[in-house]
Amino acid sequence: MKELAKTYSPEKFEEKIYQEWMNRGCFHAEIDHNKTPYTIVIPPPNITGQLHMGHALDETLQDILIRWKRMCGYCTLWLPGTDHAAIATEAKIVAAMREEGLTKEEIGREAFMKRAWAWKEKFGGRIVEQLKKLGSSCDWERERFTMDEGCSKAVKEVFVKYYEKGLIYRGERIINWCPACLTSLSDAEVNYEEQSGYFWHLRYKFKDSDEYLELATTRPETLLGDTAVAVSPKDSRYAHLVGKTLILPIVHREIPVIADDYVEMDFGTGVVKITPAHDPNDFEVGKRHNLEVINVMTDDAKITDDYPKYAGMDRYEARKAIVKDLEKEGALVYTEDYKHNVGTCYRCGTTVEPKVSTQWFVKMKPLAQPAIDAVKQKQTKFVPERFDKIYYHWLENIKDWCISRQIWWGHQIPAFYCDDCKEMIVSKENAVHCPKCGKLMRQDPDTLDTWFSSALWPFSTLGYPEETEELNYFYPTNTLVTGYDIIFFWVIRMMFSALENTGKVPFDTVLIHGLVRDAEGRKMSKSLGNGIDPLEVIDKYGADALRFMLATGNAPGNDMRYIDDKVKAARNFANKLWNASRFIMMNLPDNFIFNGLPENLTIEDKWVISKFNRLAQEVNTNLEAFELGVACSKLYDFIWDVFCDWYIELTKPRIQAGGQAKESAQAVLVWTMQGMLKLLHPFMPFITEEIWQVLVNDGSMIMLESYPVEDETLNFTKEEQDFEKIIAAIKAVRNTRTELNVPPSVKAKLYIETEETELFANAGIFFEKLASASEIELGKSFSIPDCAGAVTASARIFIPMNELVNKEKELERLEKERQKVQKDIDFLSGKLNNAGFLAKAPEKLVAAEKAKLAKAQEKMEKIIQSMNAYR
RNA sequence: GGAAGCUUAGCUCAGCUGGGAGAGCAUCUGCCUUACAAGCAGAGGGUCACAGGUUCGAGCCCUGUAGCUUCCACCA
Repeated sequence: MKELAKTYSPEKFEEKIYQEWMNRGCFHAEIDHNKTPYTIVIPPPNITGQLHMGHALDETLQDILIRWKRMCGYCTLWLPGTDHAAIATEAKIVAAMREEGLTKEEIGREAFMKRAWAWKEKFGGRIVEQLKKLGSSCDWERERFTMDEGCSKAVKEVFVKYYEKGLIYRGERIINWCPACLTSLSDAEVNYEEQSGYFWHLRYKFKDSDEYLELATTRPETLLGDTAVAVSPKDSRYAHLVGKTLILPIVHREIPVIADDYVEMDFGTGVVKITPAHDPNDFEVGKRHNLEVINVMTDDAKITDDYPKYAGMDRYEARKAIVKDLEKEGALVYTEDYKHNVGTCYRCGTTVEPKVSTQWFVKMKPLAQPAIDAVKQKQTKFVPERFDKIYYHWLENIKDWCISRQIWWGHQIPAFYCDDCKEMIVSKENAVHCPKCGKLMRQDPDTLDTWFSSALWPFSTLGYPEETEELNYFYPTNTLVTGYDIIFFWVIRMMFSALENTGKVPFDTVLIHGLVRDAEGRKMSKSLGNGIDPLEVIDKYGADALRFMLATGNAPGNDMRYIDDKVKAARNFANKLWNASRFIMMNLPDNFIFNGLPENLTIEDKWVISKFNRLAQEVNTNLEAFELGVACSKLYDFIWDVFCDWYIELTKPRIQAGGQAKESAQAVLVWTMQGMLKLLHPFMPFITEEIWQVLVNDGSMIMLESYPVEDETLNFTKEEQDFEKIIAAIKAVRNTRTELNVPPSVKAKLYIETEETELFANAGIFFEKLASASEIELGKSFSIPDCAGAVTASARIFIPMNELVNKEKELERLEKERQKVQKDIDFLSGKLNNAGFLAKAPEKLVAAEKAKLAKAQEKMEKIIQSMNAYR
């Protein structure tokens, strides 16, 4: 017989178990039309490919769900892989760096990728085989991605389709521009942060008089591109000035005063300078009033050559110079300190510059509505539900989505230009000849926003646009697990893309989790250096411990803190399970064969079986409702408290006795252990698999076993309740002994006064083993002087220990207990004397309260008896 | 400006549709009891942020207040 190691050392078997799963094809999902498909969508990592605790959380929750569903007999698919564009990023960067002549170590990033994958393997696995089977173009062995296959095909298909339907257009718009990355950014890629700056109050003179208009700006350098000054049409102060001409300071260009609703008359002086080329709002105003768009900055945010005095200065230098010149001209009234929000690039943190340029856009209005409707109709639901508010709010206020990026990694936009005749076409082909002049066309050098391809993930990975068997069977998928921080980036875009392309929602449930923060509650970030590497945690405590910690003790959608002690507690739990298994196995004979539950179950057997049965029922219910944390803590409590602290101890007498008694105890131990392992397997896959294989030892794998469900024939309510009385009595005795400072080595005879003599008679051995009794004597009435007492509702127990018992103290102790019980009685009888309660509370509850009261009264009687005995 | 979340034991957090306040860690007291000291048996510790309301009954539902956090938008 195989044996478990004496100590729990996850590093010794987690890798091995994972390899075994892989070798035996456990992750492999053959389409089985007799089964219900269950599909989970895996999020792509962020563009930097950085591995962090958030990924660990994602994967843990996904893996728990998919293992559970698999054990419930579903045909499961963990939708493979990592975002193609992101992978392409890494691959291309590595390739480029190689060309630069860097060594492997210098690249680092490649090492990182390897490491990331190693972690994934260790952590619990993706469906690598599945990837290949589905014809995915990710080849993990080479860690390279071929842009012309797989996802790229779907991307081109969708792009062309959108273009032909008018959902994609190319146009001149004002977009967010990062002067450092030299690329456009979508609105979601801009972070706003508060910066302190200045509010410069300026005066613009009228052309025909010495009068002037006063206005304020935070960006005086954009004044070079001003083409108007605007006031509110409702503003009587300025009504007579609308249409007049101003002279722009420094530049001395003539600009008109216009009226536009955009201006709020109560803010500042109610006058706004309009710079259509450098402010999104001004751009809109400019469009309404046919204003000229004058761009004053280059792509890297320097002043253009059109303004020789400032040409080549960057925006901040130019700002200083211009303020100085304004002052000289007398156009600067005064300067004020000002705090305002500035948009920054989410990638590099550089202040974003609004810029007018030609970009590709997705027209969002027609796409947004079906996505809103789908959630309103509950075709897709958020868990927790409140996150649908974020979803609606975003979609209802959506602007067109800028999808072109001026970066060289990612999917190149399938648009082609003819340099000769200026023809432009959109095509799925790679090389295109101009339909007009026949010349080879030049492909748009821009690439697509990585989220454009990610948005197609749930179906492009299944072979879309081909109508593959996989697509038909696994799509729509079931569950997406992700953090609330990427609802905008990804969830929403998958929703509208799926509805547009397939007519179906991409998944029926979105399970949203919170962020993992550091012990102080701060976001884990590179700049703070407070990130915790999941790999290091796994090395220290094991993957199971980390998984259990991530799944337990927090509610869906709430942030959690990473605290080392929590992982330690999870590791201790694993250790407990390990040792309990060792206890069971070390007592089993070499030739032990488990043949199900024995027929001659004892009361404590029925007690534990009945409790286990309820546990199975509850865990399933919790998992159905995505209450993973609740399921976790129930498993923890059962395994540690019910099974280890009580049931194992209860079986020891039988195991020592040997023979038939031993055999039946062993059978129940093994049965319960197997059930617990199965229930726990989704949460702690490695340890449960390791123990299973040693315990069952028939070549089976727990991963492929079926999940326990409630079995009504195993509900032993009567025995369960009866045995609780024994437990209560044992606890009461222990309690009394501890209060009297009696060490466990001092045994004492117990006189148990009870009506239920048979029940207690059979439990005598438990009092000896678990309550330090030397022997017990049962009776319906005892009168023993100088005794310590322990009282429960069903029994009065005398512990004669003359030398240790102090009458006064014992009376004091009993008095304390009497008061406690009296409080109970008061509370319960108060409730039961309340007419309103009797009339309106559910019958079941009233009956339960009555039973509690009766029990309390019985106990009270016994306490009084004991107290009288001392007086 | 709009929205969401949080406030429960010393710390970190659970508490499912309202029915006598829970866990882990920490603290204190005993125990090396033949699976486990990464353990066992006990104990102490809470006006569930505050103020109202609904209800027979509120940590939970409603209204308001305060503090903290986050997201969205952004007025030059």
